Amino acid sequence: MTSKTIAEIVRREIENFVRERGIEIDVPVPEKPKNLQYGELCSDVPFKLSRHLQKPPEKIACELAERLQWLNPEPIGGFVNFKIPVKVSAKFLSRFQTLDILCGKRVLCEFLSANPTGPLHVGHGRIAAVGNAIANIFKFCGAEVDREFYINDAGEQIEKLGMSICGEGDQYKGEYINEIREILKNKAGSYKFAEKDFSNIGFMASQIILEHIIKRTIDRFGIYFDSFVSEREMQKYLRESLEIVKPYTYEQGGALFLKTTDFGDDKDRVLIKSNGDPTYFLNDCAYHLFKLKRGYDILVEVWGADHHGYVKRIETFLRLAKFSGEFKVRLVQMVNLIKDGKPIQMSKREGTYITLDELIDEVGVDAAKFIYLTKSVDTHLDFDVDLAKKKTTENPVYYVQYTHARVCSLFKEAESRNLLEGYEEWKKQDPWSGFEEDERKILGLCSIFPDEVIKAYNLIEPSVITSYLIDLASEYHSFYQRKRILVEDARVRFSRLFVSEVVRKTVRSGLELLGVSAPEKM
RNA sequence: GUGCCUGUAGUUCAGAGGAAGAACGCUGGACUCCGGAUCCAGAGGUCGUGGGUUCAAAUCCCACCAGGCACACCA
Repeated sequence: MTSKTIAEIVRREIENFVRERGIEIDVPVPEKPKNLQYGELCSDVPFKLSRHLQKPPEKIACELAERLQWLNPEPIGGFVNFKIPVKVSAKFLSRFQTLDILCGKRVLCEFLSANPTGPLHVGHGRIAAVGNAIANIFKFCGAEVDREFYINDAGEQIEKLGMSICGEGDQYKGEYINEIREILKNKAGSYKFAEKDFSNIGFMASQIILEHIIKRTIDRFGIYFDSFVSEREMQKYLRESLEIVKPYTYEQGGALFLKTTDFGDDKDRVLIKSNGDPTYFLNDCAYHLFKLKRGYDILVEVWGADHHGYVKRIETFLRLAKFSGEFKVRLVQMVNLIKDGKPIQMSKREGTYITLDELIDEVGVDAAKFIYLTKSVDTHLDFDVDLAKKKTTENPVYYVQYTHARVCSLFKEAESRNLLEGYEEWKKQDPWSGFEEDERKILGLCSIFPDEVIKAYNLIEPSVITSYLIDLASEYHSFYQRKRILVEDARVRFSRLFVSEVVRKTVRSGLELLGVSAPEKM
């Protein structure tokens, strides 16, 4: 039932090779070499065995190569490079949809969770794109994934929003504040402005912002959530949360503290303020209790980097609540907008920020997502607005999408010229010979796609997929330029069409993981 | 001051201890052809600095330098 990836199968063979020599070391999964001229997979274990075996790595590499003849190995120094033969890669080419390494696991992926006090800005866009891709990657690995948005619709910020709506404060600025004020004023009878019930007005405003601004942008950005959970509704878990943490709390100055320092935090944290209100932290404990109650095996959190101090606190609560599953937090670094060569100072309160909607207007959904996912999550992202506006066609997303469109168009052309006749039969008969080196190379690269997804999962890093797709697109464009595909000789034609078809499917699967469309025409 | 992230080509960045890479920009080229949104070639590097671990360090550890973020009875 388990279907192993090609790299995992090779790893096991290498492991056997190592064990037979009586050595117990971790055998890493062979990887895609940085430079593709070395092949599609590469192992460096001969280096690691050298000391144990008292032999030069070169010699061990030759022995290992001998053992793995079926993979067309090339020992070079202490490396063994593999140029995967077509016969081998063919067995792995159909696995573009799912893996089973997380089979049976239930995963909750919480991301975005933007405050419902204003429109989404470009920083949110990055978290949305990353969270969405991470959820897709977990799903690809076989997990059952739920995507969740936590609505921070309680607390002081809502009251401040209410004040801004009433024109009493200047916490939140921007055109949308005026628009919401008009909407609420027209809803006669639902409340009275005169009473200055800021918290109620703010809550109503937050609902409008969520429904009519945030959700609309989310839809437009091509992202969906299985559930939206309201902070207010977590009240019902407050008492139970408090029971869980009770043994580790103390009172001081009328407030209730949790001894998070016992769990590695640098100071104790307040659960209940001296005025009796719960803190955001306590509400969040309640929210996480609600997560636990739903029986997930893995909790994935995609948060902005400004929440990093918060990880320890939630970890503490989960430990006290005896959560036995995995808790994975991925912190997404900030986005700096660059305009006229200078960073733009963004402030939600001043209303001086670029919204995600504006960005989408400028560069489009696909380009925006792709740019967000090109950089590693740990890197501060400089998003050059001018560059994105002016030079959209130079964006790498088009480079990758073009591969897909090109193959689609190629097949249309082949069909219209009646050059596909016999292709399906050929695929069933003897398709694994007669491929040339550059065709073999591309098929080999496609066959390790699932291994790249596993790498992206292990690192929780969608940019692994982005880089892979750019590499693959580059190989195919280069191939396309060198070799004419719709040639007279049917056998040659079919093998080249087959390579093209496999590339198309792989690119499509990869783009799907990133949430980017794979157009048939551009 | 403390914690987290970052420092690689002119610029933006990939590089899970092993073989220095891409894109953009620059220079010069490519089929009367299946989509030129493509391809090929060239120039361009003390991997922030200094130590340490290792057969092997851009990668791990320590110190320093620089930038960003966070350090609330805000969320």
